Amino acid sequence: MDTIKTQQWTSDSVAADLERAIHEHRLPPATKLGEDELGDAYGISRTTVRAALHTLSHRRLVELKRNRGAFVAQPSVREAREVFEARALLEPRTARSAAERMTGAALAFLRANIEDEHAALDANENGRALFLSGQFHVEIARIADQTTIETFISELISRSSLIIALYWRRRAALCETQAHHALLDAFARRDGDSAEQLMKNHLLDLVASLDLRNVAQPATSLREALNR
Amino acid sequence: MDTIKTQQWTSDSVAADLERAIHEHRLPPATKLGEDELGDAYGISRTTVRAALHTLSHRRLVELKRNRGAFVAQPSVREAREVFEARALLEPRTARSAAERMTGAALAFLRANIEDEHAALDANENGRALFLSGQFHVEIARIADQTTIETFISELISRSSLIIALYWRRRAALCETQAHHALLDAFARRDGDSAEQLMKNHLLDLVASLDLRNVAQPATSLREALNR
DNA sequence: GTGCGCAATATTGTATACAATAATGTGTGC
DNA sequence: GCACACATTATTGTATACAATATTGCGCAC
Repeated sequence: MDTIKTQQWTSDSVAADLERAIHEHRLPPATKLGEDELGDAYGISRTTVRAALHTLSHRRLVELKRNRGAFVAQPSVREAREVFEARALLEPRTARSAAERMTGAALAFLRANIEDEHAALDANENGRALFLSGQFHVEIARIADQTTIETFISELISRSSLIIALYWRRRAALCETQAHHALLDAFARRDGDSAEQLMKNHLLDLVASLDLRNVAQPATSLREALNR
Repeated sequence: MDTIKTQQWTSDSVAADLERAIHEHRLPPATKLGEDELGDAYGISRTTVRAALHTLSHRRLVELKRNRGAFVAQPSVREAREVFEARALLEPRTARSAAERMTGAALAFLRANIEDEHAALDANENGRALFLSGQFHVEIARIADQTTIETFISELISRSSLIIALYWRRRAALCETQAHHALLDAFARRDGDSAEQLMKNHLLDLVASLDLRNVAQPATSLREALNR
């Protein structure tokens, strides 16, 4: 399973590549990320792989278990709630700022993003659609010109993708594109109040679409799953 | 310059040790953090040191320049503003949650923290006082029982310490202990409204105590400093 | 004497070798 | 036949060796 050796992989680019794979659900929660295996796949040494895994563990996308290895993270119900509480603090106000600083180019980018997501859904590329949907949120922070907050939101979005993989309830296609359309309209009107409120509701809808009853919690360990 | 070989250093413990040194202004902005030097100091190999430096760079406390090395970060004026904007979004609401969930033990911890800070100031240990002052903020997030937000705030607090090192205006002793006292009172009353408002004002006071006119921006490079 | 280019040096970037640890398979004793 | 201890194996943790790069010092040409 060799990759095309076109690229000169660095720990950062490997981390980005893995993050996208996780975000798109190509690497589902709990997947073992063996160092040798990844090194072979990318054609690099374990040193670089380890640095990439370290990066992802800081973003809570990968869990490092000492002497056990790296695994795609499995956010707990508790963590899922926390991620959306953090998003609720950061994103609505950031959406307001973005609306107030909106430019034509930024609007066009967001519009294109929504179209891409539709295209991905039509092509049954659900992973890619999910990634694009997340990118919409990150882009808002970029438009708001808040790099620091953007970094936080970017991490939270990626973690949300894991949460969706574990706790998504409605199996129907992601019906949230409506929310993004509504946000786009508010942005076009440079209406900060609406943007903030729409984002707030959008996040509430997202949480509501999850099954966060502790019952459904996936087992971290077999022992736990079997109550032994 | 050997350290006591008492501890078995890991990349995480080294990172934590360095972060505290940075937070306490024992390692000022722009300090070169040579890998060999650190390895000798801690009695470990460059491998572990590199992992620690990587961790700190993710927290934006260290800047890694390719083929140049690691340096204690020098947040720009822009970044300084962003850090406090992020704190303004996260901390007031978190203080409210903490007030609503306050317990006797948590109150005692916060009270002790303020006393420790006073003691440090009396002993002229300004760095330690600054660290304790930051710990007060992080502890609030812990009391609010929001691990994810706590991680963000913890990073922002450490970065704030660098910002204070670069842009602090009032050279008088940190007079902010009053603000922490007032917060403590609100917490004791479990008064979420007051706690949120006090935290909001506290952060505004902090920003106001900084000199964030672009004039005072420290030079990233000599070239820039000399306009050449 | 000044400026440019090259060589020397120091430091980081990457790969690999070895050590430590955990998981697993096997054998022996009861 | 079962349980426990030990050996084996696989994988990660750490150190070191080598390669690549940037900086610095020196010498030569003009």
